[in-house]
Amino acid sequence: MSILADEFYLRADVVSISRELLGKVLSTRIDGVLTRAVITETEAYAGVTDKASHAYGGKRTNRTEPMFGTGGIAYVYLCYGIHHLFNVVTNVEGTPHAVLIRAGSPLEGIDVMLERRQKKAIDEKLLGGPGSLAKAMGITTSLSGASLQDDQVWIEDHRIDILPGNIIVSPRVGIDYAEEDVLRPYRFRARIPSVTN
DNA sequence: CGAATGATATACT
DNA sequence: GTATATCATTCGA
Repeated sequence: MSILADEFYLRADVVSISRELLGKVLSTRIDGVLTRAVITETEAYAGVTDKASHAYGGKRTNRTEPMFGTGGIAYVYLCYGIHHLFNVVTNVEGTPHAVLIRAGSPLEGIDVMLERRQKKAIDEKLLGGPGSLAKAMGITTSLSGASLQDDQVWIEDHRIDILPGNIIVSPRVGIDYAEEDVLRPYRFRARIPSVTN
């Protein structure tokens, strides 16, 4: 088991990073409480050339500022006034690429996740969407800009192998405003969320 | 299927 | 400074 280093995030190909994050373990420590989940779904957002990205055309605002920072930090924002969405910033400073973590499979701190989600039992909805995942793991906008080498949120490699045949590639969802970029095959799902310790 | 719900961007005064 | 439209969604009917 090892923590993904800055070099992992600093690479240029956000689509490859997005695919490689499948099977990695997202960990958070919020108020001293540890939770872990295996990442099973991601989406790539390719910066200034991608109409689905908040940073399309180099639009730089207070909210999107972390995306323009160096690879290896978090970008969290509030969507629909209700949901916190967690992204990993990639590429070098000034190139606003990011990977949205869309779904996971619970690994550690499950009782805490259930409590945060007000649920009694694990089901596919516990971490089954970007808003749900962030809520279960205690992620809020206050983590936006935080380093993934810090002790609040980080990603580990548990050597969980996702075979290429078990990766489903498809267009992204919820971005109908993105015109021709709607169809970019930037969504990656692991068919079998292997959760064996 | 449709309401919920609030920060944020943008366009005004 | 104030107004208004817009969301990288979820949940319950």
